[in-house]
Amino acid sequence: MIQELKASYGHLFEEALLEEISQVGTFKDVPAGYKIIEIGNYIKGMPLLVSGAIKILRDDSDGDELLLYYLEKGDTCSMTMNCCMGQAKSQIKAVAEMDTSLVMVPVIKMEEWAAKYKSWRHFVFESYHKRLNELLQTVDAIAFTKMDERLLSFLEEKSRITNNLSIYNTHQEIAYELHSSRVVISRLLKKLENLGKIELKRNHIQIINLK
Amino acid sequence: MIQELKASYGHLFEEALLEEISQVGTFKDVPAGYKIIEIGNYIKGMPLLVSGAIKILRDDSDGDELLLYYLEKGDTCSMTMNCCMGQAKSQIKAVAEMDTSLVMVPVIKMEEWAAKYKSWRHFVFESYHKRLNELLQTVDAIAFTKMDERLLSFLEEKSRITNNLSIYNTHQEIAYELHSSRVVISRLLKKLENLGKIELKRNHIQIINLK
DNA sequence: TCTTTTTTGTAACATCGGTTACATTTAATT
DNA sequence: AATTAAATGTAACCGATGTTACAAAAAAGA
Repeated sequence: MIQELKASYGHLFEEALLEEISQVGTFKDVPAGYKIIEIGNYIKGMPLLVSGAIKILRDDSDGDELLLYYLEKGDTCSMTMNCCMGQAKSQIKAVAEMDTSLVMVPVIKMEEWAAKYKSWRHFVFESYHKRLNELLQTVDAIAFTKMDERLLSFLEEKSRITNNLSIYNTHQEIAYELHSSRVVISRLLKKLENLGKIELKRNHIQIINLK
Repeated sequence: MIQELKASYGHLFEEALLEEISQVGTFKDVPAGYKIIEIGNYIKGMPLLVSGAIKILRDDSDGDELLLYYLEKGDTCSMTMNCCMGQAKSQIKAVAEMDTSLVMVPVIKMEEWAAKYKSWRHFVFESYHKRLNELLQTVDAIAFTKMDERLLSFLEEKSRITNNLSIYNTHQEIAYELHSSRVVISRLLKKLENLGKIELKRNHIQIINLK
C-alpha cells in the first residue's frame, strides 16, 4: 500500500506522514458505479483518492440530481471533512465514476495531523480551496449558461476524466446529472451531431471534435 | 479593540489567541455599500467580522451578478482564506450590506495559528464548513427552485440579516442579485403584494407576512 | 412651479427548456 | 426467429422567464 500512496501523495506529504497514513489507513477498491456516500450518511472516514475518479452529486428531496464535480487522484472530499468534523450528515452523494482505489483515514487523525504536519495543513486547505472553486464553477454553469453549453462542457469533462473519446452513457443518465430531461438532452445531442461535433450510437457517444 | 473582539470571538478563541489578534490585527469600519473586495483583487488580509454584515457575490464576465451568501458577526471569508494561501486572485466580490466593523489579520498568521491554536483550527474548518454548505444551498436555489420561491427567500434572508421588516432596495437591485430582470422581479413582487405578503413603496418593500 | 430623472406597472411577444405522446431502432431474452 | 425491453427520435404543446416598449407615478433638481 505504501507504494501506491507514494505514487499519488509522495510529492505532497513527508515520509513520516506517509508512514502514519499507511499504518492507520485502510486500502479500498471500489468498482465503477459503486455508491460510496449517500445523502444523510454519517461518515466515519476521510477518503484519499489513489486512482480512478469519483463524481460528487447533489440530490434534492424530490429525487432531482445535479453533478457538482469530480474527484481525481490526489484529491480528497472536503465535504466529507466537513461531516467528519461536525459529526454531521453528508450533504452530497459520491459515486465511483470508474474503478477506483482509495485510502480511508479515520476522522480523528485529520485534526491530529493538522497540528503536527505542515504538509497536511496545506493539503487540507488546498482541498477546500479546490472544492470551493469547483462549486463556484458549478454555480456559474447553472446560473449563467444555457443547457447546450453545459452539455458541451459535460462531454468535454467526462472525456477528460475517463481519458476516452467514447462516452458510455444513455441520454437519460446525462439528463439526470445535468438536472434536465431526456428529451431535451436527445434534442441537443442531435444538434451537436448535425454540427459534426459528435456521433450518436446506442449507449455511446463518440466525440469527433468539440471545438 | 480587544473588547469588541471578545464580544464576537471570546467564546471561540482562547485568551492568548485573542491577545495575538488584537496585536497584529487592524480594526476597520466600512460604511454600507462599501466594496470590500472585487473579482481579481489580490488579498493581503483575512477579515474577521465584528459587527454588521457583508454580502458575497459572484460576477461573470458579462457583468452578470449573483448573490451567494451573507457573512455576519463571528464569520470570516473562506474565499479570502483561499486567495491568501494560494496568492490567487479573488473569485468573488464582497460588499458591505450595512455599516460593518471588522478586524483584518495578516495572511501569514493564519497558517502560523493553525499549528499553534486548536481553537483557530476549529474556527477555520468551521468557516469552510459553513461556506461550503451555503454554496450548496445557493446551488439548490438556482438549480431546483423557481424565481418566485427564490425571491421569497431573498426577502426573508435580507430582512433577517438587517433585522428590519422594511427592505430598502429597488426592483432593479434585487434583479441583479438574483440574476434576473427588473420586469420579472416587479411582476413577482406585485403577485406577492396581491397575496398580502408585502406592500410595495418606492425604494422600499414592507414585509407583512411571508408565510 | 416646471422639468428631468428614477422607479414602477403592464402589455405583448420571444425563447428555452420541460412534458406528453408515440414511433422507431437496437439489443436482450425466450 | 419471435418477443420483449431499453434507448432514441421527433412532433406538438406549455409554462416560466426574459425582452422590448411605453406609460404612469414619484422624487429630485432647476
